[in-house]
Amino acid sequence: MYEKYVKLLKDHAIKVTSPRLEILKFLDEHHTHPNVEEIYSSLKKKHPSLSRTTVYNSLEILKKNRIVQSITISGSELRYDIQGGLHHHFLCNRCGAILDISIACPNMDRTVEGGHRVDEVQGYFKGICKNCQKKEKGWRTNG
Amino acid sequence: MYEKYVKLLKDHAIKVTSPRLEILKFLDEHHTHPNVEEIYSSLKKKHPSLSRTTVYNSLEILKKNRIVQSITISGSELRYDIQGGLHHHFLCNRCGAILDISIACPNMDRTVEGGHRVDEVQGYFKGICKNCQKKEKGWRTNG
DNA sequence: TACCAAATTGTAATAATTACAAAATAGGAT
DNA sequence: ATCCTATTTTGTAATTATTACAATTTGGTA
Ligand SMILES: [Mn+2]
Ligand SMILES: [Mn+2]
Ligand SMILES: [Zn+2]
Ligand SMILES: [Zn+2]
Repeated sequence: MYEKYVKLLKDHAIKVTSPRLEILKFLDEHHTHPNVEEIYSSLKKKHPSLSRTTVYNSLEILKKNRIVQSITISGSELRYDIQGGLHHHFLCNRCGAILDISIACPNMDRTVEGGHRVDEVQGYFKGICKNCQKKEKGWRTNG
Repeated sequence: MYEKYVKLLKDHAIKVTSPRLEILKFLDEHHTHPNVEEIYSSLKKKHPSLSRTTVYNSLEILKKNRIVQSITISGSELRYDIQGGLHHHFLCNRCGAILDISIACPNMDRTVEGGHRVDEVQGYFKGICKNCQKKEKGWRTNG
């Protein structure tokens, strides 16, 4: 059940703890780019002793080890992503969803730019998602 | 002195007020992508009656009118930019500077992506800036 | 010049994150 | 298997950015 997450932590020489395993599993099973509160309140149900601070701490160490990445697209809170390769993100200003955008981008894997050493690249799009546009138009397809 | 900012506001049918003019001037003269606190504390010196809330409100209406844009690169606070064309940004994790990056990007002026309507595109790079790398190496040029 | 919708101001409330110290525990040594 | 200790977890308090709100002021217009 948790073997792959145990391995992931061991491979990075990070201590294997329940909160870390649970957080990894949650992110692996919810590709919705959740915020800390969403992760915390969801895990809290099955693990009542979990502390919010632990979620912050755990995500921080996972981030340092590049197992997860944080997304600053919303501007008010960090969103987390268990990363599967470089990709861009879209934030819907109507429903709040954050969606993965997989498009070619020559700057995505850049390691140096203008003489600066680049460790991280983030590409953000914001607007109204396909789904919200449909709703807006009342689902009409003709007329 | 303030004519161009007056015109800018009038062109957008926004009321011309002192705080708005001062904020525009400040952003025009400081391309450092300041946060609200920096704008507020700087303007407060010459305009003691200025309220922090007014800075928030003013930036909000300027943003709605696309006169300024907010940058979410830091993750902890919004940074503001009086925009001169689309460009990317670089955040130095050492000195905190946010620098303009002008590189070609096929996605920068995208208006639709994956069926989603795109209103805004942000490209962020994070790492260590050229300057901080020099300092790190102790300015040595030989040996 | 008088009016009023909109803007400004100050303060209080909220939300996200960080600081910190005490208790618990993972993993290596015995 | 037990012990040891550095690391982690936990709970609470503090901090920081932002928003809510009501009273006051003011820009633009008649
Ligand atoms: Mn993603
Ligand atoms: Mn800029
Ligand atoms: Zn949507
Ligand atoms: Zn720097």
